[in-house]
Parts: sequence; C-alpha cells; structure tokens
Amino acid sequence: MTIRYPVAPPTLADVAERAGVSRQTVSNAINNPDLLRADTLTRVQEAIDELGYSPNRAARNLRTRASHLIGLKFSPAQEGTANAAMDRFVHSLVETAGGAGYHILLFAVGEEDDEALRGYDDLLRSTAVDAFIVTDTYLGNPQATWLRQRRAPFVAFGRPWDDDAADHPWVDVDGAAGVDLATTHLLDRGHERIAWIGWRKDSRIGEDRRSGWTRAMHGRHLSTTGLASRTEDTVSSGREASAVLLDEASPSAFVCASDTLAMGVLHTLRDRGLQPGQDISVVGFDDSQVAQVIQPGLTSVRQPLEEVAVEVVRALEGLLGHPPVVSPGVLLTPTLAVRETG
Amino acid sequence: MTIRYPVAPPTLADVAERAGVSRQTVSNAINNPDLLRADTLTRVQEAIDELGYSPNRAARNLRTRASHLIGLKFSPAQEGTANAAMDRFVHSLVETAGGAGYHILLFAVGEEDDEALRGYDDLLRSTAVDAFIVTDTYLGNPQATWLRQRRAPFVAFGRPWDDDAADHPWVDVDGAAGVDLATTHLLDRGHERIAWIGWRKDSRIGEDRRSGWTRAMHGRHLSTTGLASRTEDTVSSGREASAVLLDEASPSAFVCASDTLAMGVLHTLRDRGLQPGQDISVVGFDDSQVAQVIQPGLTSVRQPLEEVAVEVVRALEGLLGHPPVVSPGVLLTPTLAVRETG
DNA sequence: CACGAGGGTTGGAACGATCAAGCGGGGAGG
DNA sequence: CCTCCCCGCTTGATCGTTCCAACCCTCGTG
Repeated sequence: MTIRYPVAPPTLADVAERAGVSRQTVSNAINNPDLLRADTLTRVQEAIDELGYSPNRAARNLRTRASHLIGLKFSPAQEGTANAAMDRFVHSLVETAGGAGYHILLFAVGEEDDEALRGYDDLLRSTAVDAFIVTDTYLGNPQATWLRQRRAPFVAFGRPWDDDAADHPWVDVDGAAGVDLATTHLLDRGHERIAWIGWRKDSRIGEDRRSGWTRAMHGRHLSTTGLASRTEDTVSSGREASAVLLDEASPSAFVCASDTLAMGVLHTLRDRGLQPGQDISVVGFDDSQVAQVIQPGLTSVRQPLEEVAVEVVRALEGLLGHPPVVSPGVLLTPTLAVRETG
Repeated sequence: MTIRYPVAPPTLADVAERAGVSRQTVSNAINNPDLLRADTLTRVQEAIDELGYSPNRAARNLRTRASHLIGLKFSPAQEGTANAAMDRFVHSLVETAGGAGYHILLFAVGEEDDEALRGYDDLLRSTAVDAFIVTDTYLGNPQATWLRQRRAPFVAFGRPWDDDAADHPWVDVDGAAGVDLATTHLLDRGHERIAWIGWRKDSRIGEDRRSGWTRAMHGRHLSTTGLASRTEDTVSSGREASAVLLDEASPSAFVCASDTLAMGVLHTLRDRGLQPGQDISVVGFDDSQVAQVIQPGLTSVRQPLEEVAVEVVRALEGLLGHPPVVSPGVLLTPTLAVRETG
C-alpha cells in the first residue's frame, strides 16, 4: 500500500511572491499588522488565504527561541481511589492555554527523583517547552526546588507552603475554606459532634483542610477532642478509621479529606445498617465522579479547577512576557456540592 | 523582581570545538554512533556530558521536517457518568510514546465540526505535529474522514466500523468478546435469565457489545427476547430501564454496556431492597474508579488500555518510518474484573 | 530647492541542526 | 604501480522564519 504525503506546505516566500511583496512584509502582516498600509495588508491576507498558509512552527521556534509549549507531567488517577482532579484540570488547562496560544505537552518521568529531574531537564535543555506546570507541590518537592535553582519558568498548582525561598507564581485552592464550608453546612443542619478523617500529619494539604474543620467547630465553641483521625488515603483506611470513631466518639457526621476516605465511611455505615444522610452525615472532598453517581449522592467539596486553569495560564503569560512578570500567589475558594449524604 | 534566565544552552558547535571535531561528527555521535571510531565517540560523549548538551529541538525539527509530537484531542470524562477511560489511556500513551521518542501534544477544539477540523488543520499545516491519535471513531466521524482525505498520518483508537474507504491503522478492544466473557461468567454461576442494558441502536460500539451478550446466550440455547433494553448512557436511564426489565422480564442478572448504566441498575436494586450479587447480579463495562470503590464492588469488563497504547505507538512508528508502513488493524481482548456484584 | 523625518519595504544574516558532497589515507585488487 | 573503494571525518549549503540595518519614497519644513 502506498502513501502519498501531502505536498510541501507553502512558505512565507510563496505568499510573498503571490502578493508581490517581500518576506518581511508578510511576516509583519502576521505579527505586526499595524505596520502595514491597509491595502497591502488585505492583499497579503488574500494570498495567505488562497494558499492556506500557516507559519512553520519549527522555523519560528528556532528564530524566536520559544516553542509555545507548556510541559505538564501527567499523573493518572490512582486505581482504587476516587481521585479524579487531574482529568478535569487538564481539560480546562488545555482549553484555556489554547486560547492564549499555548499547547500542553505531556510527559512521563521515572519514579526516582533523579530520573524525574532528568525528564524536566531534557525538555528544558532541548528548548522543547517554554515553561512547566507543576502540580504536586508537597513540601520539599524536588522538582519545584530544582526548577527554581535552574531559573526555569514554571507555575505551580499548589502553594509552596512554608518554603520561604519560593518566588514562583502559584495558584491553589483554599482547602481550609472548603472544609470550613462543609463543616458549617453540617453545623447549620444541627450537627454538633462532627468527626474529621484526614491524612497523616506530614501532609500539608491534609493539615490545611483539617484546620478548616477545627476553625468551624471552635467558631461554634464545640470541642474537637477525640473526633479526629489521621490515616492513609485509601477506602479501607477510611472504613477502619470511621468504625473506630463511631465506637469511641459517637459522632453524628463525618467530614473527610477526600472522597476516597468518605467512601470508606459509607462502607462502615453500610456494615452497621446506618443510613447515610439520615442517621449519619458524610461529606467528602473533590466532587469526584464517584460522589456524583453513587446512591445516595455524596456531598463533597468541589475545587474550582476551571478557574485554577485560568489563573495558571494568566501567571504563565506573565512569566513568558517581555519583560517577565512574576504574579503573586492566587488562592481560590471551593464550593460545596450538596447531595443526599449531608 | 528581576528574573535571571539561564545562560544560552550549548550548541552542536560548542561541543564540536571542545571535542576537537566538526559539527557533523557530533551530530553523527548522537544520531549514528556506529559511524564513528570508538575513541572519537567517547571523546565527543565526554564533551557532551561536560557541557550538558541536548540538541535544540526547533533546529532539528526544522531540518528534518518532523516534530516528534503526536496530537491528541483531549476529551475529559463527562460529569455525572462513570466513564474514565481517557485518563488511564492517556497515561499509558504518554509513557509508551515517551519510550519511542515521542511526546503527546494536547489540544482542544470547538464543538462545531468545522471548528474541530480547523483545529486539526492548523496543527498540521504549521507542522506542529507529525501525526494524530483519534479516539472517537463513530461511523462517519468527520475528523477521521477529513484526515484521510488530507493524507495526514493518524492512528485510531476504535475501529472504522463499516467504513470501507478506511485504510488507516487502528487499534480497538473487542467489546463483544468482553461482554461474552461477562455473560459466560454469569452463565457459569447458574444464571439463565440475563438481561442486557445498552445504548441506542445507532451506536456501533453499543451494538458490538450487545452482540457479545446474544452470542453467549444463544451459545447456551437461551432466549434473549424481552431481556434487552437500549437507552442513553446516564445513571437515571439505567435505573429506569432496569426497573422496567425487572417488572416485565424478571431477570436474575444484568449485563450493561457501561459502568454508568450499571450504577443505575444498582440504584434500582437499592430502591427495591434487593442485594446486588446475592439476589441479582450486575456487571458493568470499563472498570472505572466507581466500580472499584463502591460497596459491594462492581464486577466490570476491563479494557487493556496499556496494551492499546503500546499498539497505537507501534502503528505510529510504522506510519512515520521510512518507508511508511500502514499496519493492519489490531483487536485486543478485554478481561473481567470480578467483584461482589457478579 | 535642499533637507530631515518617518512610514513602508527590502535584502542579508542568523537561529542550530542535518543533508550532501568531498577529502585524504590506507588497503585490496588488477 | 595504478586504480578503486571504503572509512572516518570535514566543509558548505539548507530548512523557514524573524531580526537588523539600510533603502526608497513622500511629505512637511526651513
């Protein structure tokens, strides 16, 4: 079977010849239209349309030393959990970035830290991407630290936490505010003994979300002692933690650091014949597909990922502008998707 | 705040000078190492390592007329459904493609067909990508048709169905075999009245999956009349369809075209106080996160997306090789993830 | 009328890699 | 001894775009 490849696409010179002007004039027609006289511009435009011309990306990239590509390490949702933020975020990002003239380039890196850094380094040294978006910014994230040392432009989805050396733009969602929202929602419905199931203490994100719970509880002068549990982000951990809490603290509601943990709570309730939403309320975090399709529906904190994408792209445009501008961190507020469990 | 950008990265000429050879020799050291004498090669390698050199992508792309980028239109999981295949597929794809020297470039296109085509066209004309991966290959998909006419290299995840004009490589999962597997599994467990809930008749994928059910049933000389329902791919549709089927055909098990529909069945069972897996068995399709985290776990057909990615990349390498080779279609067999509901 | 200013346009050079051709030296074959 | 070829490497040209400096023409001004 033979393949006939498309004929060589038209170049700037082809357009110039057709329009009866020079290459530079065509280039200006595309990049600085206001430098041309109106009649020349329309003549060039016609030639461009007739030939179906688009500037060759490689040549432009070579000359301008910019690729208009943004690197993103793609991490899929873990199997067996309810985490699905990446998918939604990436989609919003692709759309928003596209509007600003950027494309998203995905790459995978090895598990080891140094392998991961090599992945970033290769893309950077070969000038394949103009900047990166970093999504997992736990404290001491070697990628963020390394990129900063390398003076490579990047925007983080996630705060630098207490890393004072950080001077890069970031966008994050206020987890504490989200959990506060969820807890207050339960308080308003009359709950007083509201338990927390979160992640281990060394997770800054987990501790941040937890602080929203204590803040809301203490705001109503309610005690939180004995009502909290910290564990792994798995369904079975949530199940065990909630069983213990039910036995030892008899809460009337649970707020969880993730939908995965909330699913564990629902399992425990099912084991004990308790009706979620009726006997015990449950709220998760992330508004995953799971929260949306199960019965009864799981009330959950929803991150404004579309807005996050918009802010990330805005910061990126600043970084890559002339002169570059480092925009300050942006903290967005999540909403609460109320369903039957809470 | 001032930003100090990294110094200009080293070029081929820098390496050449340091190693005391010509540019071309360095180029050969990278692309055709066997052309060099061993000692020259090591000398060049040392120079490359010392300078931390990586070839400039733009320059290489310009000269070789190839970008080593593969375009993929990124469609996120729909809210309110359990579909999550894209996420897993993209991850496998990024990893496999990376191993073959390709990166994945994501793009979004407008809703309208002509807008979508313009999205593809722009990337193609500007030589931003070498090829595309097309994932939604319903019959008469304008993108596939257009790409074929344009003689643009692309690989489809999904059969061309009865489009005889198709002569592009494709990889697909044998939905019929998957549903056959699921149905046979239920038959082996003693079920005889097994119902089907699928999509509307104009969905070729849906009809394919359905044929696996009829094949398995007829193989055991069991009737399928009155046991099938075709509807939209939403939880509520699955719920209603299963309620009707329970009333009118009293099946002992359901096989569904998607996990979303299976969730609808579970809702109906819950409404009626029936125990999934005990009273009525349920099997879904896609092995989504939802299937994995709910209680009881949803038995589901799992697509071998990692293998799909491998085959897609293999086909891509053929298409972009010299000379280009159009590999024949590949049909992979799914597996069954058995859990409590079936 | 000469001159300067400035918008519009021009050709040459550069970006950093690969391709194609060429070059000297050494060994095999006539 | 000459020719031919192959090996290992070098040199010049080229991909398509944008940057740079110079150019031409027109117009307003002294």
